[in-house]
Amino acid sequence: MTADTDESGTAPRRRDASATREAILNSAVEAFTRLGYDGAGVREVAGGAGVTAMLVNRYFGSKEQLFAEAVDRSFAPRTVVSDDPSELSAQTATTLAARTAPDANDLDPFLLMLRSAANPRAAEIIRAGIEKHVGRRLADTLPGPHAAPRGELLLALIAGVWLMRKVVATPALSGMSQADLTRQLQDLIEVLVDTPPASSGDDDASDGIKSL
Amino acid sequence: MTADTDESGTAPRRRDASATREAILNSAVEAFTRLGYDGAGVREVAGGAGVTAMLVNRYFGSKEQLFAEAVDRSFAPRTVVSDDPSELSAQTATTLAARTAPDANDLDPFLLMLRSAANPRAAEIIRAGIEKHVGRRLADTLPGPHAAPRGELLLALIAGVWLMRKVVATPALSGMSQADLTRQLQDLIEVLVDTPPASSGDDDASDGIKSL
DNA sequence: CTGCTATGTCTACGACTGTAGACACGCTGG
DNA sequence: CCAGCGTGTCTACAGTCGTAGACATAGCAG
Repeated sequence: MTADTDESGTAPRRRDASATREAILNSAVEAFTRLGYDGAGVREVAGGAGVTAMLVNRYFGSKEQLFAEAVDRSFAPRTVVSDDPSELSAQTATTLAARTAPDANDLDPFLLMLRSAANPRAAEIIRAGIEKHVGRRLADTLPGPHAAPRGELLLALIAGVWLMRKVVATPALSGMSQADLTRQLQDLIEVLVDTPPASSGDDDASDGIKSL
Repeated sequence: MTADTDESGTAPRRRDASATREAILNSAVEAFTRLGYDGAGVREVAGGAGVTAMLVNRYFGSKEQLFAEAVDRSFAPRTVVSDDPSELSAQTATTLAARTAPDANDLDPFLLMLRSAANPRAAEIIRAGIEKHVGRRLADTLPGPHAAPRGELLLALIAGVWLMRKVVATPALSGMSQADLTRQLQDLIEVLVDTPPASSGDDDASDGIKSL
């Protein structure tokens, strides 16, 4: 009851380097996802981890390097889409509709991307993170030719839904019933998953590049 | 060849209030589209118009009000999608693929939105602009029920393509041939335009969670 | 117990931001 | 001609940003 300075509950930060580093990184993911790269200051990240701003730079070198590790952390563990092509459209549609629901507020890598991509340096880091974690796996999962661009088109659709539902918060899409949204999304994603009857099998006279 | 201070070509800014205001607004659209709301400073906008920063605030009150007018200007004249439902998918797909080509660099409202939406105040202004200019018209153009959410889903798809192709610049999608992209997009948009076999289609005016 | 080193904090700096008030100047009405 | 007013600029001020160097302290080795 006195001015006992130690905080009740958890640990008063028992000088553990790896634990502190972990706390900073978790706080960074949360702050960058919520505020974006430009909007989240190092003092904000540090405060979320219960340390001072300088310690952040001491552990991560700079804000940019911290962001790179946060992007890696945010994208790595997530299975953005199912690995099973047969259930990919249903699973992706359901998950996306659920996670973008008005009440849910997860820490999603798409949110981190959308709110940070305005900064060119951050955009480059994000692009590298996508290529490293989801790009290749998604291209391997999608059947048929042109898997890589089709996979990125799927990412574009997902990102757009996140943007309109949770960032810009357009009313009709935000208020869309989860079941209706799931159905619509599944119809859309199936177009991307099922190899379309692309007349591009014959080489048209487009700009030469057969695009692998 | 003398030190004639007046810039060649255009006018040496002949103290015309409306023309100056117009120059500031044009510079603001350009700067906000290129750098985003947080990234573009009033000094940058002012410099682009050949005036000082204070004049910007004199004409527009604050950076936020300037941004609101820039959003209005950026969204107003554009016909985001065709008004003709029968040609909507083809026209939208072609236009989107062309304007997001690697070499083209237009001032597109979607770019302005993507790079500014991280800021919550800017996001709200953008949402209002979308509702005012494109939302209603798009809902009127799309046939069938649930036109408003389907229209915003189309906007989400368009925004996602802009994001991945031009902001994050994912390589496979950025390098996708224009013809292939147009085809893929048209297939996708047609799913949104053609009234899907929505099993929940009977009831109207159900904002509630009625379905399922 | 004593001292050393890793761990964390404090103070501060230079740059940049949006914005306010005072000042200067060009154009137009007499 | 010249006075006035609208148009544009200058200086400045709080505030925040990322970051650097000096300082303090906790926890373990001896």
